[in-house]
Amino acid sequence: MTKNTVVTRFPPSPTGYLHIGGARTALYNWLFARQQRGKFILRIEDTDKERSTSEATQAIVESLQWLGLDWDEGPYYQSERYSIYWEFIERLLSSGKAYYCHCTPEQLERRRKEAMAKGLKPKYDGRCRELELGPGPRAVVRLKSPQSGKTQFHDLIKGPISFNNEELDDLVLWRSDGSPTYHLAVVADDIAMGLTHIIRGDDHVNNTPRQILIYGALGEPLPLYAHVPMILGPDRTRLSKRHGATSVLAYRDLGYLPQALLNALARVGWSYGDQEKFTLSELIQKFSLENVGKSAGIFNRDKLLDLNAHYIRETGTEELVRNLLPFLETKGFKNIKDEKLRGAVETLKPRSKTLVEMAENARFYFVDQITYDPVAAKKFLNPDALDMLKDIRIRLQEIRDFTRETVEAVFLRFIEEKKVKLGKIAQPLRVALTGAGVSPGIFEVMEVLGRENVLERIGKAINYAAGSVGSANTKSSSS
RNA sequence: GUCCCCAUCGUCUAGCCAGGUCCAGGACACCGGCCUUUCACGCCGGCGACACGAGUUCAAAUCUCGUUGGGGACGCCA
Repeated sequence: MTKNTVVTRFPPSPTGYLHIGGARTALYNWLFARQQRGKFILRIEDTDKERSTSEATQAIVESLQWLGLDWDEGPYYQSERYSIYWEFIERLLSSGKAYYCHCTPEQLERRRKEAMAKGLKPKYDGRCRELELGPGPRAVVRLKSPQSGKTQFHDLIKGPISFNNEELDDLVLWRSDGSPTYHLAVVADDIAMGLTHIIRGDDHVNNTPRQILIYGALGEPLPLYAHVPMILGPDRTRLSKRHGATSVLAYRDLGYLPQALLNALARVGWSYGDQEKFTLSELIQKFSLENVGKSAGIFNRDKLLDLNAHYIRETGTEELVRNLLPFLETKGFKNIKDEKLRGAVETLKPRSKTLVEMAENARFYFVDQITYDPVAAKKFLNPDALDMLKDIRIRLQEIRDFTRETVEAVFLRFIEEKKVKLGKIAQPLRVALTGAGVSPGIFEVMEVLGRENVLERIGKAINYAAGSVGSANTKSSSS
């Protein structure tokens, strides 16, 4: 591998599920690595023992896998790499770029509050900086950072960004409990793993100068930075549980296709002219940091829904059936014949926005007893329709090869003879066969249902219509 | 409070770097219409934005400054 090879990473901290903001960051890193034929690394930043859980790690991994964002290395766990980080601390300590500090958290907290009260920036006052203290039971290691001058960098997305070093304080690198802090671990790993591009949320821009200072103290070359604007909730605040479905897995369970989520996520913050729909390979081909915008965005759920409907229409029937199966199972539909399943999916494809919706709308195909929608039944399964239903049933009975085409032919002849519009017979039949006034095309429905089932359901509808002559009660049989 | 970042339709955005071709284009949503066996798809049309104020210029959505608004960061969290 040459030294020009691009290396990116996604470094979640396993303190919760993967939300769409994190997923987009992962996506951008992944896209960039794939496009540049580089490496994409997954690294779990679990240095916070208190809050890290293996469940969260699992959820994150599962989310990435579902999305199809595969990694070339990892997952690395920072909790297993403390010896590496300590080596970096030793380098810093021996070169005088870091020092031991004996201030307690309580003291620091008090000073922070005092500073805030005075309207000052709440930062460490550097009181142990020149004391040359040694290790101690409650000691931490701090970076001795410059107290004047500027730290600046050129962000690939935001352009030049500069901070006065007075704003920065001597951050803790090593905790009193013997663990590294985020800043140290990130820099150490990014160096050790050969990162070339740091693509992350712009909530990290304030961290960047601190990390640059660590690189400087270590004498290591800097990676390139690209800070992606955040995805905000509809109320324009940081994404959180309050905003409803934000986790990747939630979208999976809601019946979204990974491709739809990926497409939608890619387009928040990034654009390629007026193009809205992208296949995965187009995304890899066309993605660029240059076309990532600077301002925060809100995730547009309506757009995701539209995209999902689009990808459902585009996806091959076989694949769609596979994806739909779990949703059918949760509704209690199992062991359905392949052919019927395929047929059903085929008819539902152009009119389903999610897999959940598709499974729901497929119900009438698979239940033994359909339920009549009261309004539709009252409107169409009435005495007016009775004769037509009887007539058409007889005609359908005579078809040997029961297909969409043969069925349609029967109907065309029927309306011609009776001089009625197709809707006149189609609607009662729709209710008879599906229970509702809304459904896929009635001929395709009949083909999928099959001759026997069709005749049976029409028979029941005839009885129902006949029975409703005197009373308008809409008894419904359960499924 | 201090620092950093951002600012085009309700939302995602194109245009901005290289000022005129923009009384600002696309997408989603919404509203009409067409197609039609219902629904959906599809097609056609409509609604709808350059945050504000100065400056530079023959000319500013585009460049500069300021104001306002929003977000983020200020931890022995990441």
